[in-house]
Amino acid sequence: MQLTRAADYAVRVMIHLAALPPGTRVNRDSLAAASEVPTHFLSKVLQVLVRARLLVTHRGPSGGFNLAIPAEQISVLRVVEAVEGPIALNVCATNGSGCSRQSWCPAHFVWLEAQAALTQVLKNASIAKLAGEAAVALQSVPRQDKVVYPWN
Amino acid sequence: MQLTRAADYAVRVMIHLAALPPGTRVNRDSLAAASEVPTHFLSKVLQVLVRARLLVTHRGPSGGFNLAIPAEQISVLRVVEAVEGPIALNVCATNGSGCSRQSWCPAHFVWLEAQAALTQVLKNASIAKLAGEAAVALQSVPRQDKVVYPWN
DNA sequence: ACAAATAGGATAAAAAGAGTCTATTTTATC
DNA sequence: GATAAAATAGACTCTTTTTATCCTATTTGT
Repeated sequence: MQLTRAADYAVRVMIHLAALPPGTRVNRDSLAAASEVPTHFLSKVLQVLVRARLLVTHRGPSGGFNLAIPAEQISVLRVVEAVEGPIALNVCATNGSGCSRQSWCPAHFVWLEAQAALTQVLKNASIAKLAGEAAVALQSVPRQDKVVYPWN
Repeated sequence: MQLTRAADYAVRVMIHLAALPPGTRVNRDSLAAASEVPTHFLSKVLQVLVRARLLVTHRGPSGGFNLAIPAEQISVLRVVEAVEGPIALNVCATNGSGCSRQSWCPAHFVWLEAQAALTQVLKNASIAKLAGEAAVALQSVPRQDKVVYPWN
C-alpha cells in the first residue's frame, strides 16, 4: 500500500522542473542532486517520463530534460501512473478480469470508492501548483543548479 | 500501491462473520471456503486478527473464530491496518522520521491529503454495513457453512 | 575529433508477497 | 483418561517486485 520510490522520485523531478522558468533544460545529475535521488536510478525514471511524453530529452553537450507540456496541465496522478501504471487498490479493482467474486463481493465497492477518493486528490493536484509552493519554501535556498535556459 | 492479499482476505472473513447471527463461531476451513482463501494462508491472517482483538478464538472440537466486538464498531480501515500496519502512501507520510525533505517538500502534503482521503473512506465503511449488502447479494445462495451457534 | 550527455541492456541484492507444511498445544466429548 | 478436532507457531519455499548499479552504445554541440 505504498508508492514506489520511482514514483516519488518522478514527482520530485517534475516539481523541480516546473519551478524553473518554462522550458528550462536540466541534466540528469543536476536533477538527481536537486531531488536527492541516486543518479543511475533516476536515469530509468526519466526514461519512463520521456516515453510517457511528460518530459522532452536532449542528448549531447548541454543536453538534459525539460517539461514536454505546461506544468499546469500535469497532475500528480498522471506522473504517478506514468511510472506505476494505473492505480488499483486491489486486484478486484482492476479494469481487467479481477477476481471471481467481483460481481457480488460486498467489499468490492469500498475498494472502488477508496480508490476514487485517492485518485481524485492526486488528479486535482497539479505539478504547477506544487511547484509554486516549492518556490516559496526554497526562497531561503539561493543555490542554483547547473541549468540551461531556453533563451541561451 | 496495492492492498496485500492478506488484508483483502481479512476483510472478506470479517464481513462473512458479520453476516451471521452475532457470536456465531466458524472454523478456519469453513471461513476459507466461504471467503475463497487458501486454508493455511488464512490461518496466518486469522491469527493476526485475533492478536488485534478483532476476533476471538476457541480451540478444540467445535472450536473456531467469532467477532470479538459488534460489527457495527469495526471499520474496514481497522481491519486493513490490523493486517498491514498503519497506512502510509509514502515513506515521507509516516509518523516516524520519514525523509530528510519532509519539512519543505511540496509533494509531502499531497501524499498526506491523498492518504487522508483514502483512509476516510475505509474508516466510514463499517463491516456491519457491508455484511448487510452481502446478505442481500447472497439470498440466492442457500448453502450453509458448518457453524456453531452461540446458543448451542 | 572530442567531450558531454542520454539510452538502454545486463546484472544483482534485497525485500516483500503469497503460500505450504508440520509439529505442538488446547479442549470438548466419549 | 483416550481420542479427535481444532487452533498456534514457526520454519520453509518460491516468485515477483523493488531498487538499484554498471557498462556500452548512441547523439550531438562546439
